[in-house]
Amino acid sequence: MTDVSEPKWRRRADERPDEVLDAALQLFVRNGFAATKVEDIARDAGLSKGAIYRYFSSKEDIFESLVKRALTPIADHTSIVARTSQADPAMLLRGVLTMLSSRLSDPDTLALPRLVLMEAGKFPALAAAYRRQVVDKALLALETIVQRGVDEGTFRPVNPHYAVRNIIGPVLAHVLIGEIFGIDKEPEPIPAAFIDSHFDILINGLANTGQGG
Amino acid sequence: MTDVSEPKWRRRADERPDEVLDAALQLFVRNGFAATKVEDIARDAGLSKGAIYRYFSSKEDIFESLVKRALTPIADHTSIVARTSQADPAMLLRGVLTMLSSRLSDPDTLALPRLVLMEAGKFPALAAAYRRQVVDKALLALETIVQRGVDEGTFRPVNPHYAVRNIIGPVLAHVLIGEIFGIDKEPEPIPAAFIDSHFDILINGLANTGQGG
Amino acid sequence: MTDVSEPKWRRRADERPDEVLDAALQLFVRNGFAATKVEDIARDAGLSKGAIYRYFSSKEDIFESLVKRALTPIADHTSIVARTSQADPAMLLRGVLTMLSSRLSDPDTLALPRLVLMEAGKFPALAAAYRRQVVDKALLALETIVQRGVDEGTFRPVNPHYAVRNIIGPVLAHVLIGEIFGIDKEPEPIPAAFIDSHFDILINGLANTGQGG
Amino acid sequence: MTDVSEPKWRRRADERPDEVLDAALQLFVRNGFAATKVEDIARDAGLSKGAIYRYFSSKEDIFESLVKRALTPIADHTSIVARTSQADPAMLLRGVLTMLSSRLSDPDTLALPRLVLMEAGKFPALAAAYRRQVVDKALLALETIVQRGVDEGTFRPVNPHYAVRNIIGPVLAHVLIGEIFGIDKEPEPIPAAFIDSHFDILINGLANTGQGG
DNA sequence: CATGAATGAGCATTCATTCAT
DNA sequence: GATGAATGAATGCTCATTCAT
Repeated sequence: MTDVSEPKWRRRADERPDEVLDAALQLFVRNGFAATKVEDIARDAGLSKGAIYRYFSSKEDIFESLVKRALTPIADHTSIVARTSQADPAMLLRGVLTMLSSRLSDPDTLALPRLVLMEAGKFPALAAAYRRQVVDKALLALETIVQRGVDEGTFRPVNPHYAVRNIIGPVLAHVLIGEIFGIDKEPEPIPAAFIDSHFDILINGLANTGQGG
Repeated sequence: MTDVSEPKWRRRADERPDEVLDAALQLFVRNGFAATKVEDIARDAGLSKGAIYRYFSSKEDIFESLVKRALTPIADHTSIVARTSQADPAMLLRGVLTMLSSRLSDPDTLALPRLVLMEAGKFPALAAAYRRQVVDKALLALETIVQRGVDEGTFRPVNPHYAVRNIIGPVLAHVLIGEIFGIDKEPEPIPAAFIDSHFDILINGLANTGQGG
Repeated sequence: MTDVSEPKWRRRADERPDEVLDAALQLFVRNGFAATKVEDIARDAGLSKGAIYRYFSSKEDIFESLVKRALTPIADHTSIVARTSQADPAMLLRGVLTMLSSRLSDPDTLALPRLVLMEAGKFPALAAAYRRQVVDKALLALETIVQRGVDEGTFRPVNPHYAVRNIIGPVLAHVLIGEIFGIDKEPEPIPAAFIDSHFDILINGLANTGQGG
Repeated sequence: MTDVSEPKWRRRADERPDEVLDAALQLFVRNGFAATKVEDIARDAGLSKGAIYRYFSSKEDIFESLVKRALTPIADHTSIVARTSQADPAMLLRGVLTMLSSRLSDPDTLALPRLVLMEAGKFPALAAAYRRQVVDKALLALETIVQRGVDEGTFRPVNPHYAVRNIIGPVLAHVLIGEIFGIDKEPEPIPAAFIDSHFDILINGLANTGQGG
């Protein structure tokens, strides 16, 4: 993970913080914030305990930086919608599910939301920030897609705000059941058959067939 | 791993152990296991720090007892199925959703699953036990219902194992979005309109209308 | 110092704080606040590191309590003046010098003023409190005595505010020269010959002989 | 104990070491030795942390060099006496008081004695050296002046060793009261009125008027 | 039995000192 | 030489657990 052949340290103050955050994220997720020792983070990041404090002022600062780092690159809701405004809503949802499925199959991607979830009680402000800048934006983008489907008549007149929960919920449930409650097992990718099944049920539930509902 | 022969989490007819567990659960959920002090549990339970150790051998023992206490009263899968084997699967699902909705609106009911979720990394054996004895049984019961709908022709030939995620997922998503990421706010009951919406989409998605997806 | 024959601990929570303060005072004076380890205070006070924190919330709290403990029993200026308002001012000063001499010969009495002096830079508020409640009161009492001497014609019309420095200054100088700069040596009591000499010069300097000045 | 053969506190013709000592003195006085960080000294001296160690082997070395630097320029007792052996002892004392008053009004002059005082417990050898080479010489010079006054009949037959405490003590007391206990306030110069008052009382106390105490 | 004083291992954080660059 | 990243010993403080009373 860390190249050992090099001299004891290089002038790479700019890469260190990210390495620390990577190590911290893994440990925080595995053991929780309180049970993670700064020294362990340091060891996993390949530096000494004291060096951590050159980059972060405290263990809490590491946690906050972790969340902030995840907040920055989040695509804006409007940009998502712009990219998708022409496509068929059903196909868009299909794409969203596939993307969700692959993202959530990746333990590294899953790690931060899990961490925020785990420590929400201790860091409500950070959890709120995460919710606002990540969760709400994603939900809003999905709502917009559903709304367009309704407007175009492809979908029945469902409440888009609620309907997004039918889109992401089954995937979330699958992940929670399979990974969080079975955390000791190697994470398995989400099977395509499940995504097919979910999409099938979902799209039948949403589709405007001229009779249902 | 899990000693079933001796219910040590209830070794006295006393009320004390249960009061300790109740207090501990609240604190564990609010602050996490590591950040909860035994002294705080004692205070909230109305006894002295030392007295805790008369009932529990360690803080971990409190956590384990907490999970084990929740494991006992879970109805067996077969009993659920027996109770429900005559009813219309769609109506059964409607009932399940209503029940889920009210149970998950109750912070006290939600507390233990949240705790297990939060501390799964630290207590994988307990998380696995919880999953096996609670989660898997509930899922299996739902699967059975769906399977019966398929068998009876009410539902399209979906995969029941996956379909259960479409049943509970949206409710789970609603709770996660609303409560866990907004932990500082007073928990709001799950609105009936959402359950209606979810059931509407779900049942349309499952229903065998003669045309399918 | 601490009776070792007794059981490991007794229920004497009320005596502990004073023992801790006594130990802390010695160490603070010898090594300074920053260089004194809480563990050393604990050892000298005959208890464990952790037990310190049952009585004091931090090392700073120990310091503050030390100063506050010294502030309480300080005799009020008015009470001093009342007790002395009838006596001959010269004899009163003689008495003050004798008292000062014996008090300042006692390392335990000297310890706190020295500590406050040493740490005044780090704890200006405490130093100010000490000054207000101890130093200023003592100075004012002396001023009152001098003023009375002037009023009664025994002393020449000196400025009492300044004159008090001629009273305490030489004793202070003696102590500073002898003890603070020779801290490693056993402290010697202030010799009576010095007090005699000082009083002789002082009283001749103050006396209204009808010619001097 | 004190290596006199090699002035290591000035091992370079450079200005650097002196700048380091100047910066260190300010910080040591303000915060104490233990609470002063080498990095702060470096910043205030305008060089890097590592560079400090080119001039000084440790933080203690800086402290020692500080004291030693102050020891060198002290005029010898004999030279002082030589310079003053012809003048009137009373006038000499007046001059000494004026000089003392202006020197002690200067925070920079006061800094080192205060530092030695503060850290005497931690550096007894240095405090002793300071006492021997600075304090004792000054006291001896004063004693010689007083002795001459006694020999010439201007002063009463006081003990010169003790009498010096009557000379410097009041000024010391004034400074201690005003500056050390009021360290947060801007230092005020010693008022001439106080020096006048002190000299008036002192000289009346010493003067041989033909009647004595 | 209950209490809470006491313990001491454990951890976050600091900072003098070193040394690769 | 100079720099400042890195180290790691040191230390304040916490808290699960024990046990004298």
